[in-house]
Amino acid sequence: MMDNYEGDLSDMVRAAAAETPSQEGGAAAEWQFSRNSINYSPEYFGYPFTYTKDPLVNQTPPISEHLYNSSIVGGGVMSRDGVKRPSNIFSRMLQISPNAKPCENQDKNPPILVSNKGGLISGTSSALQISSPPNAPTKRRKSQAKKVICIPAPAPANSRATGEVVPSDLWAWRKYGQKPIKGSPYPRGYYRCSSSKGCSARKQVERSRTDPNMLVITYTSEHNHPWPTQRNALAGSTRSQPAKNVKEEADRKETASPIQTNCKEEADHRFEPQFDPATYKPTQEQDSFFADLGEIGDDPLSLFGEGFPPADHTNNNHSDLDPFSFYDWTTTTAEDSSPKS
DNA sequence: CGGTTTTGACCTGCGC
DNA sequence: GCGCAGGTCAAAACCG
Repeated sequence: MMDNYEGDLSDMVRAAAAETPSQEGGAAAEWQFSRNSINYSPEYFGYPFTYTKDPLVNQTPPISEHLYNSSIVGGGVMSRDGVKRPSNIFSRMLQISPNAKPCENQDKNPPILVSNKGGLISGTSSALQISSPPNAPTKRRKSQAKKVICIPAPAPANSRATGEVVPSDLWAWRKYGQKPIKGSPYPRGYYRCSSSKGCSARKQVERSRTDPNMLVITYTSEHNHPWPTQRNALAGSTRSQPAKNVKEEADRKETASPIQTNCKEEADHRFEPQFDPATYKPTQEQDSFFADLGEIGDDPLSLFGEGFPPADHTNNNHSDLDPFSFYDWTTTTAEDSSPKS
């Protein structure tokens, strides 16, 4: 799994590190997707890795294709069986490739979706990749089920003082550690699920070294509970940086690179016009997408569609399950969870 | 008060 | 066995 391509990841990130100056302590400029652009349906959230879906990975509300520049083109996701899945945000971004090198050379080569048998599945351009671990023994650490995804990240300008950006999703994640990774200018954040006590689900978030605009998120273990109707991440979620960092943040804002600034502006600009909250509704197509996935079986894609959590999410209003929490790359994963009243 | 983030220390797996 | 690096723990500080 990750261990098997860890070297690839490392290499890739190192390469990026070489071509992109360290953003440690990244700029503090705020950057967010619009929170009100997409209607939301809980069914589109889930964890590819377990019966409980992970909103980060599976959510399918349509993000503007333009948001991710030209890396996203039309077309659905092809499963191993060659069936083209309905198009949606993640069907366009998604890439599941057990043997793939996440986030690698996306700008150079058409992303290739590789089945867990090594066969090429699709050349669909992708902004998000999910790597399902092969069964081969690992070289490092305990053999543990992990799933690595690469998702578009906001520009470093959106990062915290630490240079970290954290995609928010419907799970409540509590950060329990952060480590600088050798060879990478970007620290890796360690999160565990705080939605439920005893949940062993964890994720690691780090920037891709090859493309600072991509986040490499590694999911480990599984949620043992339905995805929360309301994330309990509240109190500390909006805390500001320690006083010692305030000045640093201010400095970063002043020195934010043009790229960072542009990314923010572009993203905001591109995203909103595409999704009028007043008009967007999840489509049948999207429903069928997951229906299809559920039939895939051992296909990696099936991970998205297997068994829906028993949670009574049908009664959730959108304030509890903010669809934009996923797109919200603000300073915490939890901050959006608090019901807006 | 209950939740979070931060961060240094500690633990552990892996390569040599 | 040792050292390195990644992963986790836990105390302190902070927030609503």
